[in-house]
Amino acid sequence: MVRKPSHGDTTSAGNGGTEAMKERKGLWSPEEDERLFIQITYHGVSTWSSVAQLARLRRSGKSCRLRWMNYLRPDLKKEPISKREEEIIISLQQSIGNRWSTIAATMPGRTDNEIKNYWNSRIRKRLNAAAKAGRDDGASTKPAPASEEKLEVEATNNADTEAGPVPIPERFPVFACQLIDGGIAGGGGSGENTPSTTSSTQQNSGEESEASVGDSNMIHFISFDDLDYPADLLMDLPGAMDAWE
DNA sequence: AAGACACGCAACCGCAAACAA
DNA sequence: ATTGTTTGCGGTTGCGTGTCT
Repeated sequence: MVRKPSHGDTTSAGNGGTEAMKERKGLWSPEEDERLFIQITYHGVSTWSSVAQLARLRRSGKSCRLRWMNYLRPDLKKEPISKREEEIIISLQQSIGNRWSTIAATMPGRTDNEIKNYWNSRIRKRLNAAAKAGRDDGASTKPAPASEEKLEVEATNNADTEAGPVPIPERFPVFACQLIDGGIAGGGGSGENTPSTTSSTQQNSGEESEASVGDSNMIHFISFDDLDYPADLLMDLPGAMDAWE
């Protein structure tokens, strides 16, 4: 479901010319994720463009911000949007419109992008179909109110709500999965550090990340969101909390 | 088995607001 | 007050994957 990294440029392997200084676009490689994650985790964010520079990423600050906000932030929820959350989205969208960031702010762990995608790909379609059906019945042309929609939502979305116990969530940085999966702690991801448990996350095509976070604290930090690590564990990691300002 | 189509998601783009110099 | 920079937001696109025919 997730695209393989096309790694928009052909310069990544360090052919040090001016091309190498060009800004990268396209999907993020695990190595870039790692750099960004470590940079923000240990040093926080002054400005996003400085983050990009300090992490030696050939990305715009804007791109770094987006990647962090939508994917790398450890406080993101990894499970699918629940029925309850969907009801909230529908109800808020009807009352305030497409203000996705506002809607996201009411739903901890969800991003505006995620909600927007969810709306565009699923809910809107269903509402339109419902509205059309309503018109065909000679009913009002307005979209069905949230309360009515709930019934349909319930009927169509039950499968989404029961996310089984997934050891490593689908949406989780590959390098983090590698660490958790026994990669770094046992001497780094050398050899075949199979990202098998991350099947649908970004597979790096050949340029395997080194996962060279030489600090086992990182393992705890990266995984705290899913494994219910106590928050005070983070306090043991100097500078770790700077990122959350 | 193969091609067409639909779906879901990551990321880009353009714009506007906020802020700094 | 003006100009330049950064950040945040919403709309949109591109593309990998799953499903259907």
